[in-house]
Amino acid sequence: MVSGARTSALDLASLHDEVLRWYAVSSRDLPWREPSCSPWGVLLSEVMSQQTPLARVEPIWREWMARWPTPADLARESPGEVVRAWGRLGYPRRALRLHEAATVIAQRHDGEVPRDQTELRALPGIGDYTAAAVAAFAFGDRSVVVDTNVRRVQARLVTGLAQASPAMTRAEVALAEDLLPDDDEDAATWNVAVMELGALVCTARAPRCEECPVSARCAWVLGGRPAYDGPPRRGQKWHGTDRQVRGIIVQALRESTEPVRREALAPGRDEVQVDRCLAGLVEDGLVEPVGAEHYALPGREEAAG
DNA sequence: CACACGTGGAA
DNA sequence: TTTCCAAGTGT
Repeated sequence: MVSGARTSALDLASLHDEVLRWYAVSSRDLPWREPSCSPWGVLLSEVMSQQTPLARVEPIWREWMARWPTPADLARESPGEVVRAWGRLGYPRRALRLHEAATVIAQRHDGEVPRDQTELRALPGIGDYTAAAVAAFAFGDRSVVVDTNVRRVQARLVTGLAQASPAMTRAEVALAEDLLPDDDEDAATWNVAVMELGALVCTARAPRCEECPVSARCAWVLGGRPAYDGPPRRGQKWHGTDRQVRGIIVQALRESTEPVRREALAPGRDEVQVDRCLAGLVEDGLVEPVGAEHYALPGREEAAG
């Protein structure tokens, strides 16, 4: 229960001590880490940060917190305006789901972000990671937060591999559980500290092992930093894909306050592809047809899924 | 389980 | 220029 076979070779107490000490002096001053930040602010930061570098998140997060300081404020907004304010953070469906989540919070949770992980997990756009992260960072709960940073740190420090496997495994969650400090307060800090270590020191491309507080006990370093030899990651295509065309269309609509003619949405692109993307975007609720050949971001009457 | 889903900065 | 990849989620 306390320390499984996976971590038997580690001195957990001093491992915790060194990482928490490092975090205390090396962590970034992010606005959603301020003690005064509301659970809503934490939730917003987590969703915005999904697959998106924090440097790009911070300015948008500040705008949103000033404009919609509570879930009820966002819920009152039209989904199209929310997608517009999302700007170029990417994956705009996240903005839509945030709007839906805010609506659920306003209607079913009395306007308060739930602190129960199961209830958080039930909100649209909130998966295992985000539910655990909000529970830990907004409410100080003892939860197991496993993101890409944690997976990479664990792969190197404990397993001795250069990278984590492409898909998350049960073993990784179990390992994260084993590594969690017994003290609840330390556990909450540990979660964010390991993430921060992965983001600043134990990075994917060029890890700064000289700056790492635990490199002396890192299985990967001890093993001579062997190269990754697992299955290759599926590289994401971009040029010419539907994803690119969808991005072009939504960007055109974000920049226009009025409905846009279909031909003006993605000039020069294959019409079949544009129609397919448009149908998908309408299906997703990100775009709304206006009349016979115009399109716009969704208004207050939300398009039926 | 594999794949779709945006975007931009760094190597 | 191309490739990698960043606090993942939904199907």
